[in-house]
Amino acid sequence: MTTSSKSKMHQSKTRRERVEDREEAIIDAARDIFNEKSFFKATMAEIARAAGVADGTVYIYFKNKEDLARAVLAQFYTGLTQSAQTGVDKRTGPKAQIKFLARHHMRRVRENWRLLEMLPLIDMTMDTYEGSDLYKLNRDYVVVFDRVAKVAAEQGLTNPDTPLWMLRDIFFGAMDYGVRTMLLIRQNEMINSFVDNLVSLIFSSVIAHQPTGPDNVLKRLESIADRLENKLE
Amino acid sequence: MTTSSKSKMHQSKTRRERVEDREEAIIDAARDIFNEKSFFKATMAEIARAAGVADGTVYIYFKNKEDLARAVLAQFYTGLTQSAQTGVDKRTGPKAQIKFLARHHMRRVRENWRLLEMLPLIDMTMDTYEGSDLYKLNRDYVVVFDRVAKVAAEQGLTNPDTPLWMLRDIFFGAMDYGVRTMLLIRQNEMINSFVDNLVSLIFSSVIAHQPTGPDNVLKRLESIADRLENKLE
DNA sequence: GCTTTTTAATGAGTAATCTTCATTTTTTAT
DNA sequence: ATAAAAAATGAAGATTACTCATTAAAAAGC
Repeated sequence: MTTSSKSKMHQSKTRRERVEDREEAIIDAARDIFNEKSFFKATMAEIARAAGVADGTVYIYFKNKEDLARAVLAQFYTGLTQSAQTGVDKRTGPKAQIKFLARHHMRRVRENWRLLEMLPLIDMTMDTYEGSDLYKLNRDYVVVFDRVAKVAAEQGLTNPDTPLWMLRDIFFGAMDYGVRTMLLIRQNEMINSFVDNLVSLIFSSVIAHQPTGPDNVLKRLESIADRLENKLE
Repeated sequence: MTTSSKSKMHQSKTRRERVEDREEAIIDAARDIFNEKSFFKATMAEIARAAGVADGTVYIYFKNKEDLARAVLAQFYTGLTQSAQTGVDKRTGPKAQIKFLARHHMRRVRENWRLLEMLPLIDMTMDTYEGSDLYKLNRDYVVVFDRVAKVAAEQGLTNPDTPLWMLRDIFFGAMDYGVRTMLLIRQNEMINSFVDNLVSLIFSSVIAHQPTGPDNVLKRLESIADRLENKLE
């Protein structure tokens, strides 16, 4: 017999479930309000109200405002990593996969830039960042890129002199700035063009570094044909 | 006869000068404390104490905390633009100039990343950013890069398909992320290597655009494949 | 030089907001 | 049904940005 099935059957949820529901309700409310008003303009009282709990209740679930923001970002990164990996798995070839990752990233950042802005505020103590939960989640996310980039490097598609971490910083740094610029100049649908340019930049070095005999031209042609066939099926 | 030379000669400064000295003292104190503790951990009382004035005095010079932070960033950007332009003028050739700009930028960002972190907090209302003083100062700074990049483009050193603003975002975005990574992994002296890689990436596309040889056939095929892929997705 | 007027500085007080904690309510166990 | 444990509450405490009546200093007028 379970702990709760005896007393009140109409309460289908266990205590644990109820507590987790409430925690999630608070995180969801916080996410919405943080994303709407930014970390410091959002008040705890407002978040509590939106979650349908008293002010003090939030502090049973989260140590303080920063801790709540960390939970929001953790939720965000978990979802981000998941959808990134799913999308990568649906595609073949490093270039198509990187392009997907780029578009996916830019779209998500564009919709949630106020959340992501919180990251440096709450975690960039630099002394404790490594080893923190958020650092690990961030690592999990960029690893999706890392794996694809590694394949690309092995196939000689990128400059072999550039370390992976630099390529990663160029990739994500460029995109985050690109999104900000697009928001500023109100040109939201330049993402595809931006991605094409960025990816072609990262991959363009292949031509400079690849052996260029006619055999190689043929090999590349074959792989291009393969890619197109994959798309057409 | 000037307004103040009559009464007390031992006071060598005019009223205007004294006021400006005090304003600068407050900005300097604020800069140090913001850079040490971040915008929200720094308190106005602390800044006032460091500047040697009473709490209320700060508010005679600056409307509020955000306004003070804006003044700090304005001071920072003014100096940054100046040293960037000076360095560019001392060098010849777009590549050497861009490399200087990159190293200069990364070093400055590394020393002042907590200040720069304030930018999105205080100015990213997105509605008022354009037209703000800080926006103009930021523009002045990136224009130093823009001018050099334009020359590089005219000389056929960069990919002519990439708009200038995208190149700019790739350039600065990559560097800001690179600095953060270097601070995290405590490898501070990778700046030169990072810059070399970034600049060679930006300039590498030149090889792809020289209109001779089998390279060009490949490049052409790649771009056709890219276009088809975009259509298909 | 003395008085008046203008400008600058002060710091105690106000308001907003994060956080705590004694009390109450709800749930579980006996 | 009662006791014990867990969860929730909201008023009070603590911090801090910001205001404003008061004081001090400087400049102008005569």
